[in-house]
Amino acid sequence: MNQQLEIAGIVPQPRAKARKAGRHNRRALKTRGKLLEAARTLFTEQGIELTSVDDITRRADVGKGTFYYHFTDREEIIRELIDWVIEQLLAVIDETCRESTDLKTTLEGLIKAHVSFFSNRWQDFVLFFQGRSELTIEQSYEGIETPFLKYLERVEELLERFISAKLPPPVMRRIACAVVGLVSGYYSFAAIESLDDSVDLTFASLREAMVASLMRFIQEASIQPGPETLPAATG
Amino acid sequence: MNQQLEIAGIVPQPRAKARKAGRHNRRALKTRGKLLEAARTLFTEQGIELTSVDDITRRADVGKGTFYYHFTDREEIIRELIDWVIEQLLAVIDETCRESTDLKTTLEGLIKAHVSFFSNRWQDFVLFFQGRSELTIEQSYEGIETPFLKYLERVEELLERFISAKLPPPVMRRIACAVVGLVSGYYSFAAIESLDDSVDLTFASLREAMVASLMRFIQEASIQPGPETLPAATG
DNA sequence: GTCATAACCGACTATATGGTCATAATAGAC
DNA sequence: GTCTATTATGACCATATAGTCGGTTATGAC
Repeated sequence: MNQQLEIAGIVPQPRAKARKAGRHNRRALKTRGKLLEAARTLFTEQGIELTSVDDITRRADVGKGTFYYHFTDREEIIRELIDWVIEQLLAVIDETCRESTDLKTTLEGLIKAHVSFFSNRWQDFVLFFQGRSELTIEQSYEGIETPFLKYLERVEELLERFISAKLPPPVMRRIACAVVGLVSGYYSFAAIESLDDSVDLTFASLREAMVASLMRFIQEASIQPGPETLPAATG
Repeated sequence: MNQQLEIAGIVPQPRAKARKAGRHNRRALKTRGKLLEAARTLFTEQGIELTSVDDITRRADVGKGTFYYHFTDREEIIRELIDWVIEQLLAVIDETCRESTDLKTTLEGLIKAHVSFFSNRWQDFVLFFQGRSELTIEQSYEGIETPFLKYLERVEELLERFISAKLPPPVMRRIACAVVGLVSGYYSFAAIESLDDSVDLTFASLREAMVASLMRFIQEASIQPGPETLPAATG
């Protein structure tokens, strides 16, 4: 509904043209917001790849030229939306983890934040998940990994506050991957069946168990110098 | 390399035309295999959506008409490859879990199977993951969810053997989602950094913890009549 | 060798796409 | 009102795409 303005406002500065003062500006921002909102909806409905610029402008009810006035090309609006979603997710995470005082509450906060974000914003989860899927293919959009790396780094920072041992970067990265991978992995599968609002209820029960395992995982990693050099039994 | 024949052979019967005897057949199977192999590689390189039929025939070095001789349309080869990947994964799972005698070893076997499959077959993981990503969007390919549902059901069957209480289907489904979501979720994130072969080493350490949490999760679910009716605290 | 047919081919069509550009509408300064 | 910069437009272009079809080649039966 009035999400257009919200999106237009929150989205980072358009990188194409530096923001001029604030004269006609209002009108432009509104149109820009219409485009972003249309794209967000269409990406959820048909997928990013199958959504054309024509689709977006038709849905936003603006001329095609208008799209290219606001965005340099199709990739830009994709990058911008994914940046935006991750920014939103990070905001929820920061909010939730602000008052954590130890590792356990931080982990709980992280999981709660993800669950709350994903279950309240289906469209954004789809966008998040599709963006992540792009990362698995070799030729994805340039720079699309940036927001995801930022996201992982932020999670690492939050955890690091309460991990006494200075773990090597790859180990920290793996811990972060585990935290965020587990939550979104579960969600993506739960989504096959439309387990909509009951998902987070069920997840509450799994949460404790997951926190416990992650704690243990982190503790083990903290003791050893770093598991990647050990020929641990895998099969 | 000689994967063409393997793919061609393993892939289920072409649904377009019932398999004729076996006369010229050999030649046809080889060509079909070339097409499947080309598609599999291209899907990994550029993504499913961005791969055109021309791309596939060019890579397979066959005429375009040949593609439409073997497949009714573009969707068919996509569906067939995803079916095939999941069939492969299920085979590994069955193999690994065959001798399990209790819930714990079954869970361990499941996780081991996934880790072994994903880390040895990157291309197939990408295909698997992209297919799953399709499921989150509203208008995905018709019937693409079928193999994934089969996959979830198979996991449920494996677990059910060692769960005494008869859990309601939605609960079983969630347990299965947890098992497979957690593994592939971790993997997909680990993939952002190319943590290639060291991934499974690290995962060995996480595995135990995950098995423990899943065990606990299942046990909790087995006691209660079913969590979906309980207004459990979520925030 | 002949013949039937399975398998293959690539030019072709209709359509859709990303992106451009000359033009037009709008809004505020004066 | 006029004037100017900002914003919006949609016809247009070059290219790419999914899918078709009449014709060609390879294969094995005889």
